[in-house]
Amino acid sequence: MDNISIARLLDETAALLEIDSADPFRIRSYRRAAEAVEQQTTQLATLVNEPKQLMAIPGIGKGMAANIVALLTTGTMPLREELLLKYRPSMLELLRLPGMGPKSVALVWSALEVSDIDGLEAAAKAGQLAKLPRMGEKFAAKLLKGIEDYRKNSSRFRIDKAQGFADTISGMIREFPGIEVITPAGSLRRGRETVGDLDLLVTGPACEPDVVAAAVEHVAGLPLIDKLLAKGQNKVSFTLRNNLQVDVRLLPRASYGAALQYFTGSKMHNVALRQRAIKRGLTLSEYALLRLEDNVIVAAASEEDIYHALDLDYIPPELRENGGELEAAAAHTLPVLIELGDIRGDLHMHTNESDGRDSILAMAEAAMARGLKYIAITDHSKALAMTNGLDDARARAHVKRIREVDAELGGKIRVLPGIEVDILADGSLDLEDATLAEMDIVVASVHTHFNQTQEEMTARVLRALENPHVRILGHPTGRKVLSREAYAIDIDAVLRRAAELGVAVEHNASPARADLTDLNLRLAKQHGCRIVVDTDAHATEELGQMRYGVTQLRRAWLTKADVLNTLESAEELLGAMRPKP
DNA sequence: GCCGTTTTCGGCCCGACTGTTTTCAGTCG
Repeated sequence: MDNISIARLLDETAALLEIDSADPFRIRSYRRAAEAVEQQTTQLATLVNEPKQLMAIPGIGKGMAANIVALLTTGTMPLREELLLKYRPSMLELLRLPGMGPKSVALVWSALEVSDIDGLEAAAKAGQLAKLPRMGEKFAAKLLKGIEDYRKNSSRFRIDKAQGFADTISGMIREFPGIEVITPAGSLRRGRETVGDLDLLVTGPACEPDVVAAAVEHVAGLPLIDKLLAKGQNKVSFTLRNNLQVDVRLLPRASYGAALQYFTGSKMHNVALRQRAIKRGLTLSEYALLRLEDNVIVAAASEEDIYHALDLDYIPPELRENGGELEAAAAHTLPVLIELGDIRGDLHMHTNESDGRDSILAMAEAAMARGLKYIAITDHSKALAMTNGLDDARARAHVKRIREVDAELGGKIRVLPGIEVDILADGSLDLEDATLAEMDIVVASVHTHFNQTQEEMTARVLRALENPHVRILGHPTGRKVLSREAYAIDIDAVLRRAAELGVAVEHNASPARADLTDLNLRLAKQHGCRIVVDTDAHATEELGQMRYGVTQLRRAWLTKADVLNTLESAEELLGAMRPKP
């Protein structure tokens, strides 16, 4: 059983405990343990005989370690089995409906024996819900709408899409006079790969308490609103036609930092931060950090003030997952995270010679405009016929043209000849070694899965790594971000071998194609892998996706020194890569 | 169920909004 599955079972147990009205703090322990397990880079399955190491994980004590061992050895645990005798697994899905919390789920179960969505829908339509305490006509109507939406679309949005909506909505809000700053908070600011809903924080003179009502009305009247969900004194919630929920909060400037900190989260980071505040005789809310004894404001206007007042270094949003960042900030050992401006080159892109849209020169000029000092042109090889992939002869001719463009540019930017070569089912490559020898950058990628098992896929990649011409392993897992598909490859084994051989591992910056998670990246660093981040651009504007890739590197706690394509020049880079045979 | 510069017991984060209410519980973030 992998860590994700363990975390899910612990989280489900927490939900069942909630329905069972268990001790809230016990519930929180299960939630916290689930989060901690999900963040581990080592598979807990390897620690089944090392309970001490399990208990070294913050949030996991004696009882939880026993639960995890039970899950790993039997596939379930006593408490979970006990709860499943009383309740139904389908009730967990009810919790995902808006307005349905654990108390309501328990109520419809005890009063109406309703345990799933179909049953709940029937009960609401039959008017049975309205008879229950604290549930009226309005609640039932809202619930039916919620069920409809849930069935239609219950997915999250990719970060680049969410960013686009944030930009559009921000532009419309900014039209109101007296609005100065709009910041997306929440998981978008933390740089998660996907975003569940959008939190926009707004401030400026129009957001001061005595005048804010007019600005609230402006937001509530935005033309792109599909359904208005809530409108309060300084908050407006609505959904767009695509069902993306947007929460807009208008805040006075004096408390903007506290609000930004609060709404950026994550939830677990905030809980830990507040506990720290209380230990210091302070209390932290979305309005301010206050001294408990006399309610004097200690910090509120900026996030930096708040962290410093809690004896912490400033913590970048990408690290705020309660994954050790508070301890590091207290000890002044937070890493100096890599930034977009540190990236000097992009080593994976396509041109119109295969399935790209633009020419070698156009890609080079666009890269130059973005301040890059070197790029590699890596078009597809012949096995990918649908991409017009190159055979040996075309690949050699392409190298010549790339070198000509490189010479034409006179050193303003270096353009390195390369290829994205396909790893065939048996692990061999689909071009001759003599062709690969002419390339500076050989990216080897798996593009088709056939019907191979994980063992076969892993063996295939491991064999490809042994080819001495391979310098970069391209999108190693083939993972799809939104569907969170299981890995087809034993990523731990692959990263280990790549590190031994000096093959760099690619993190694909494109949100659509990203295949290493932040956890994979942490694992790569642990194993001592050389890491490159590149865009896999198929058109000039896709070079801009580098920012999303860098965000993922930051979430993995990586620094400039951890990433190969921060090296200043093409010569330095090639010198740091696996030597050519 | 976890945790400890208040350490083996007694704590454990904060506030707004909604719908159903006549003062509040439940949900959400």
